[in-house]
Amino acid sequence: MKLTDFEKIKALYKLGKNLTLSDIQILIKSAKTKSFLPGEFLIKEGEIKKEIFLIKKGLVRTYKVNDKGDEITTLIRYENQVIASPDIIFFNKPSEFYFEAFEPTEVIYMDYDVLQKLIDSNPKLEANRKFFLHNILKDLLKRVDSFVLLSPEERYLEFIKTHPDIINRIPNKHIANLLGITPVSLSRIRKRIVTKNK
Amino acid sequence: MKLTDFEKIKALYKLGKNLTLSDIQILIKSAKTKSFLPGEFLIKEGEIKKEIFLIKKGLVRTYKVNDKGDEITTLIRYENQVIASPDIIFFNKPSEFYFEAFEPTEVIYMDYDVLQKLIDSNPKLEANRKFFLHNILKDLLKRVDSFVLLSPEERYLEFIKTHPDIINRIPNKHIANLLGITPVSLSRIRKRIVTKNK
DNA sequence: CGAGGCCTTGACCGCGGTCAATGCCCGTGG
DNA sequence: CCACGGGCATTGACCGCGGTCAAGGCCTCG
Repeated sequence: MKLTDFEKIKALYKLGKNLTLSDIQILIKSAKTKSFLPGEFLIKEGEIKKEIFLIKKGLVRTYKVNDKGDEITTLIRYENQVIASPDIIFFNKPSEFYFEAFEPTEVIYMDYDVLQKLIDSNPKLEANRKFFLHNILKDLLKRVDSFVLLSPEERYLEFIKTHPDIINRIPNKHIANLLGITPVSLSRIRKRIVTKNK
Repeated sequence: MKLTDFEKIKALYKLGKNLTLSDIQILIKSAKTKSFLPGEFLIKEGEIKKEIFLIKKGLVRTYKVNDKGDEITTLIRYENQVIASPDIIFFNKPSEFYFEAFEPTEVIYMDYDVLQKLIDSNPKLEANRKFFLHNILKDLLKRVDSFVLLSPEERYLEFIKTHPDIINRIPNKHIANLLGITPVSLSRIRKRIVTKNK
C-alpha cells in the first residue's frame, strides 16, 4: 500500500507543531511508509532502529518480558498516535520493549536523527525537539499516577473512558496486563461495574 | 554557610559528564548556594523557578497534593543527588510538586537555561543536555516498574536495599506513602520481614 | 469434530485498607 | 520538674479485593 504525498503531509503535521511547508518537504524525503501484519514487530527487543512511527491505521501493543518470562504490556497505541522506543531514542541503547502489530497496521516512520538535524538547522523549531520527550514523559507520569492513586477498578474505568473503542480490538487479557491485574480480576471488575449500574 | 569554589567545582562535576575546566568556570559564576531549614521549601506548588539543585547536605522530600487534599510523596533525595521539578524544566509550567527540606539542607543551584546555553555554545556537551532528562526518565521508569511488577512488600525491600540509611532520617509514614501504602501496612510488612528472617 | 485460546465463575487465601486503642517519645508550659 | 498534648508507630479486629487454581462454556480454525 502506498500513501500519497498529501497523506504524508497530513500525517507529518501531527508530528510537531510549527512545521512550515519547506520543513515538511525536507521531512517527506526521509519519511517512509511500511505495513505490518498482525503478529509482526515494528521493533523487537534488542534492536536499535532509531525510528519514530506514526500509526496511520491499525493497533500496536508494546510489551516487555520480565525475569520470569511473563509479558508485561505497557502501552497500546493506534491511529494517529506516535510510537517510539524510549530506550533507543533517549538512551541510545537497544530496546527492552517489543512493538507488536496487533491488527494489519500501516505506519509512516522516519529516522529520529534526521528530525533532530532538521530542528538543529531551524532554531524556531526547538519546541519540536521536546515534543517526543514530552509525549513520552506525560505518558509515564500519567501511568505512575494511575498506579499510585487509583485502584485497579478505577484504572479500568479510566481506561475505557479514554479509549472507549479499544476494548473491542484487543483481548481483555492484554488490557488486564496493562492495568497491572490478572484477566480473572478484570472479569470480576467488569461484572461489579455492570451490577453497580443497576 | 559559604562553599568554597573548590567545593563548587567538585559538586558541579557531578552535574554532567565531560565538563572541561573552562566550562566549569562559566558554570561557577551562575551557580549559587543556599541553605534551608527543616520545613522550608526549595520550590512550592505553583512556582516557576527554573532551577536545578544539587543537594550537598540534608534531605528533601518531594510531594504533591491530590484532589482529596492528601500529600503524595513521590521522591526522597539527599546528599549528592540532583533534584528539579519536571513540570518546570520540561514543560515550562508551574510545579505541581512541593520540594520540602526535611533536615537542615544545603544546596548548590543554578538556572537551567544557563546550563542549556552553555551546552548550545559547546556542541561537544550535547550529551549533557540529556543528562537531566535521562536522570528523571530513569527514575520514572523505575517507579512505574516497581509499582507494576512488585508487591508493596517487595517495594519496601527494594527501597531499604537502595536507600539503607534513609529509614532513620525520615518518618515511616512518608516512606509508606512513597511506596503507595499506608503506615499501618508498612508496620505489618516490617513485622513480617523480621519474623521471616528467624 | 477436536483442539486451543479466551472469558467467566466458584472456592479459598492472604494482604492491604480502615478504624480504633494503646504506648512511646519529645517538646512545651504550668 | 512534672504533667499534658501531639505526632508517630504498633497492634488487633474486621472487611473487601485481587491472586491462584480449577472447572466449564464459547468461539474459531484446521
